[in-house]
Amino acid sequence: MATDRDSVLEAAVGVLSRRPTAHLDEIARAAGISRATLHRIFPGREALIREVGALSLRKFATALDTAAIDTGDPQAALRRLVDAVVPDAALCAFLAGENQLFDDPEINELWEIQDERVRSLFLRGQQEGVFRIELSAGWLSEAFFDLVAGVGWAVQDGRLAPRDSAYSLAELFLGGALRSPDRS
Amino acid sequence: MATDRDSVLEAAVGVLSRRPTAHLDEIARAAGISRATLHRIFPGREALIREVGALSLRKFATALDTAAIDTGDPQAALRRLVDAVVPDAALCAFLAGENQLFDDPEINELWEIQDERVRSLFLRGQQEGVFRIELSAGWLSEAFFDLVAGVGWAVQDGRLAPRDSAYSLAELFLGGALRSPDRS
DNA sequence: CGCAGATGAGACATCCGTGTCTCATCTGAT
DNA sequence: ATCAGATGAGACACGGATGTCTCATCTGCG
Repeated sequence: MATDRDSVLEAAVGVLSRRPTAHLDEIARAAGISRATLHRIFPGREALIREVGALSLRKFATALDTAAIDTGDPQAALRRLVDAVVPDAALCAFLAGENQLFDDPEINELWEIQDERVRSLFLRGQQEGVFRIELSAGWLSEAFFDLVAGVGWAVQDGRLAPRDSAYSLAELFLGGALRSPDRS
Repeated sequence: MATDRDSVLEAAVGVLSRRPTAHLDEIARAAGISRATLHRIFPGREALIREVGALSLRKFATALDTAAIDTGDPQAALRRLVDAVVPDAALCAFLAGENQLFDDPEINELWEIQDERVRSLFLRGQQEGVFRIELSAGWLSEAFFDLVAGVGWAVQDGRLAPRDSAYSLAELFLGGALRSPDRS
């Protein structure tokens, strides 16, 4: 069943986002199944990793959809995106830590599409005068993703309360660390 | 000679920050030496990783020293820290990606010390009314480190020009992505 | 109850990275 | 030129993770 596959994948994300080199034993145990069954579902480690990456990107794409980032005020759109993506921040943490995924052309293409969508949000925001133009849209996009991944790690390790994560992420990214808007 | 060790370690950082699971062959080739010589310098992979971690933390500590983060205006101090740490951003990228280092108590302690120093800078900045108090000093510290690591990756992969890196990092972190200081 | 399918536990072979070794070659100093 | 030290290339064994297999057990259904 597809449900089984997805639940296993989600358990795998929990382990792999923290330790990309975790053994299959560990992943199987985290998913509540045996290594044999894990092998019955996924042909091998490589296939499992690829599926986890695909799931992560699909969820990220869904978050972009539900946030409707092409609509309305860019700032509000980004806040919606934060709310939509924070619950799956661990997936982004996994994507950030699993650089070997970028060898797969299919995954790479999926990733490129989503990245382009985020970049276009920042570009639109810059054109509408909402986001700063001194920082390139590419850098804004990358930095945003870095912070999402950071939130994923911090929440997983208990350094950041899930309740605060969306607020902390949005406020820091949008407003910065400075209290007064003094940009000398 | 210590010079040899350090040059090998720096080459190792270049490879390991991008791919933490890189083979020793690859690291040796990046350092311009053979795997045999690599083994003559470092007893094994674990020792090499530990030394790279120690070097990274030493350099990070040096950056904190030269930036004199305990002195003067917190904002200026953070800008000095950015300038001091950006040249070694790849080291932070390595530290961020190498979670297994945290098993070593000595490395862990070194890391804790540096993290505490950064956190105290933010705490001081908050007390002096420079940094926002809605965001915890711990989160500011973690997010700052995430962005430094992100800069390291982006520069290594050519997505961010080294010339722009310090500016992009400081401006985004301090001022945020919003053009107008509208914090609704 | 009896059966079919799925699962878990374990054994086993295989692959790959690592650690260690030897030996030929190169370099630099005397 | 000669020798000592260092280096590179390669071979080899070891260990651990992976991939595959078998078999006992469990579950759900007729």
